[in-house]
Amino acid sequence: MQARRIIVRQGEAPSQIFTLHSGWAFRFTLLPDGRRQILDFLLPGDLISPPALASAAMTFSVQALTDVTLCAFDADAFRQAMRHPALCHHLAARHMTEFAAADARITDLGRRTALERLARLILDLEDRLRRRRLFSGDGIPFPLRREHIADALGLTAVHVSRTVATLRDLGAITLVRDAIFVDNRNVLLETAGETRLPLVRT
Amino acid sequence: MQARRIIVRQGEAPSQIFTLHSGWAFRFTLLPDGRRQILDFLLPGDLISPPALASAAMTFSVQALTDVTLCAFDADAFRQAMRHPALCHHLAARHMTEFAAADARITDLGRRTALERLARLILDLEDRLRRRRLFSGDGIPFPLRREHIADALGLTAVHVSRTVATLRDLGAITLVRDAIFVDNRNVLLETAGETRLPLVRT
DNA sequence: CGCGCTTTTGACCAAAATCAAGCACTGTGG
DNA sequence: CCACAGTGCTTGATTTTGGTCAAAAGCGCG
Repeated sequence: MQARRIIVRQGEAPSQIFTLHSGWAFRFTLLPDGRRQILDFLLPGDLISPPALASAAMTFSVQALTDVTLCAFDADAFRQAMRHPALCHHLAARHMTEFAAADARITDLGRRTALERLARLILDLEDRLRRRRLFSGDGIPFPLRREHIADALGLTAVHVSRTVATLRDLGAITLVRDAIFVDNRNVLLETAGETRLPLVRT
Repeated sequence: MQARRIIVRQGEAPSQIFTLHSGWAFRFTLLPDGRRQILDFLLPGDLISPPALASAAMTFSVQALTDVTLCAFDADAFRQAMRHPALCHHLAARHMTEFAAADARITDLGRRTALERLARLILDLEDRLRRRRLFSGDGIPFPLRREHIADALGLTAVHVSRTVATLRDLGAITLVRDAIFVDNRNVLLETAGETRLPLVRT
């Protein structure tokens, strides 16, 4: 599926649920006046539409960031599977870490500066990619444009541009098109404040 | 239990889980340098510590806002109960609405102005109280200080004071100690933007 | 009445937004 | 191989929103 395609549309109740097999995507909401908030970036292996479980209308949209491939499951079959206590329990447990991640994001947006938010976003993405062995050797994949970063961090693209420049001037990162290099992890961690990352996720 | 008491402490793994029986509380995180983010206000009937289910360390603290009474359940017993597919399923469904609420909060913090955030907080609290029949006749209970509002909305107490003044000058609300009156719901809704509230919660 | 806590107000400051121009890279067609 | 259109990035000037600091005014309660 091509980059920029909308995978899930806010308000609809899709009959399938998806897993992201390859490529990046993001969950977002759109305000009536066009302001966009990116809620989450989705990496290979991530479940795309948890709320589908409730068979309710989606409260967000999902858009492909790069070309992506999906694994589709029938939503009803999935709900059937949830009758297995073990599976259901496992899902509930996973929800806990997702709550923790959401809380971390709320804290970032409410109480941290632009520079801190950016440093934390980079560390978070790097960490998630690393756990899944999704990068190797030189350069971490980074398909985000300035505007995606801005909409995720509650900033404007212009200000993200300046903030990235600051992080570069600190010697922390090198950011080229579609790849990022962590040049000085300590500086990045220090800038992010609170070493302990949002939360361990799978 | 007295107001201001800490009910759950970040980092600990309590052996009980609580339901708030009466009074208000709030979930929050504290950054090393003292900045505080209030994640959520808890009203009578709310479950206080979902993550306890995962038997992991708490990622947030909970503090009583007013005097409160709690219902305590043994965490292990609760986990046993979760073996019932129906219960577990029900819990998972509830998680969905909580995710939606978290997403709404993220959007508020990332993309809305102080005035919008305040209007939405008031509407949200009023709505939740109304559904539970927790206020009647004159005045909605409102035990929050300016600083609680500030820490929930990602602002400072001073600026909340000014923002409340603006909302008062618009004729939308009257805010006295421990009670709030919605004088002009339309103005409040319009200020909040997007009539549809965060999400239907129980 | 007076003390502590909270709120308000004013003057000033800082972080981020906005506006606008120009640059750089990529991909396309001649 | 070059021109150029489109997209995204950077930079500067200026404005806005919200933060900081500090003093004063309210309010609840002993």
